[in-house]
Amino acid sequence: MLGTHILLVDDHTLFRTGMQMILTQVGGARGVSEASSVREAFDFDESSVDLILLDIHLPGLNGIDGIKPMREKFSGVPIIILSASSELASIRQARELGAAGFLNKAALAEEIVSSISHVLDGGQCFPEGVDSQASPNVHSGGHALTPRQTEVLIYLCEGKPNKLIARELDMSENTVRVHVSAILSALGAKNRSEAILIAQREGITS
Amino acid sequence: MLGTHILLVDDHTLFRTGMQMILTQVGGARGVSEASSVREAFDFDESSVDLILLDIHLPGLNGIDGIKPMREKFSGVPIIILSASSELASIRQARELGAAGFLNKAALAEEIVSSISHVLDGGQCFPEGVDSQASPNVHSGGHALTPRQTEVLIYLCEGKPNKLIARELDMSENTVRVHVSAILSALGAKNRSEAILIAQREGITS
DNA sequence: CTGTATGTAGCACAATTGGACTAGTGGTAT
DNA sequence: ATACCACTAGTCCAATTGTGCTACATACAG
Repeated sequence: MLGTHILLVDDHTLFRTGMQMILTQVGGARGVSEASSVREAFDFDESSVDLILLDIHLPGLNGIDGIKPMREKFSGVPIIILSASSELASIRQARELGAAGFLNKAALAEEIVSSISHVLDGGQCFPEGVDSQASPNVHSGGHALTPRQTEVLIYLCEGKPNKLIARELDMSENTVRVHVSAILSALGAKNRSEAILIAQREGITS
Repeated sequence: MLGTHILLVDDHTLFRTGMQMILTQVGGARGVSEASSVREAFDFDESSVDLILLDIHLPGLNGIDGIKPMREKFSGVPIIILSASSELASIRQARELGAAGFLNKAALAEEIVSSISHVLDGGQCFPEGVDSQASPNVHSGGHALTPRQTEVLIYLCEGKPNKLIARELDMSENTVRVHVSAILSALGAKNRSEAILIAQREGITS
C-alpha cells in the first residue's frame, strides 16, 4: 500500500489521528485525507483517491447509507466500512451495497494494514461467518473455520455446554468436543471462555 | 499537564494511538500507558499513575462497572470516563460512582487537553446540563457482588482459568472456586461462559 | 457479647472440559 | 484410483470446573 492515497471519513478526531498514524507509520501510505462526514468527503477530487475508509456511524448521512453516493462519486474506488461493533446485519448490508470490506475498529494495526493491502490488490475483506460466493476463504483475522465449526461456535458463544450443543445440532457430545477442540486451536484460545472473547473481538459470530 | 503520567484504558488500538498522540504532542504529557481492558489496567503500578482515562465501552467489565474496582486499586487517582455518545444516564452514573469527569470521544483535541488539565488541578469536568442530583442507585444489574468477587470476575471475564486467577490475586485455587461459585449464583449463570456474557451485558455492582 | 457478612482454605465428589488417539463415511480434486 | 478433507463417533485419560460441606479469622452492627 506504499504510495497510495486514502480518504478517511470519520467524525471522531481522535480516531482519525490514530488511523492516520497507523496508515502512514505502519502501512506506509503516501497520503491520507480526512473528512468528518460524507458531505465533506465529496469535496475531494475522485481522481486522487485510491481507497476510502468509511465509518458506519456518522452525523448526517451514515456510513451504510453513504456507500451508494460515495460509490457514485468515487466510481471504481474500493470502500472499506469501519465500525465499532461487528453486527452481522451491518456487515451483510455493507457487502450488498458494494463495499469492498468491513473492519472492526478494535482490530490490530497489522490486521488493518493487511486488510487494506488486500483490498487494494482487488480482493475483498469481510469477517468470518458472513457467507459469500465471491471470496469463500478470505477472512480478516485469518481464522478459517469450517461451516460445522462455525455452527458449534455460535452455540459456544452463547455459553452452552457441549451436551446441549450436541442435542441442538443433533450430533454426539463427542463430536462436539472434536469441533470445539478444532475451534480452540484455530482461534488460538486456551479454553472456551477465551474462544468466546476472541470470537467477539474478531466479529466471527455477530 | 506537563510531566504527568496518564493511564489510558480503551480496547480500540486506533483510538489509543490517536489519544496517545494528542496527549503527548498537544498536551505534553510525560508518559502515557495503555491498557485494553480493566483487567490489563490492574497490571500497572498505582503509584506511577496521575490520571486515568477509562472507556465506557470495554470488553469484559465495562467502564461504568470498572470505576469502582479501579478506584479501589488506584485510590486517589482521578478517573475520566470516555464515551462515544453522551447519554445523560451514563454521565450521571459516572458522576455518582466517583468519576472526576466525562469526555465525549468526538471532542476536539484542545477540549480534551484542557479538561484533563482541569481535572489534574483537582476540578471536575462534566458536560453541561448534568446536575449532581443523584438518581437513587441505578446499579447496572442489581447483582450485589462483594469487592473480592468483583475482582475475581474481572479475571474471569478475561477467560483466565481458576489456577491463574489464584496466582494473580494471591489466594488459593479453592478460594477462587468459592468466589466463582458465588458469582455464578449471583448472576444466575450456569457456567463461567454464561457469567462472562451476563457480566458483559448487564454489568456488576455492589 | 452475639450474630452476620466477608474472606480465607481445606476436603470430597461429580460433572464438564480438552487432548490424543483410532476409524468409518461421503465428497472432491488430481 | 488415490489422496485429501470435513464430519462423524468411539475410547481413554488428565485437567478443569462447580457444588456441598466444614472451619477459622476479622470486621461490623445490634
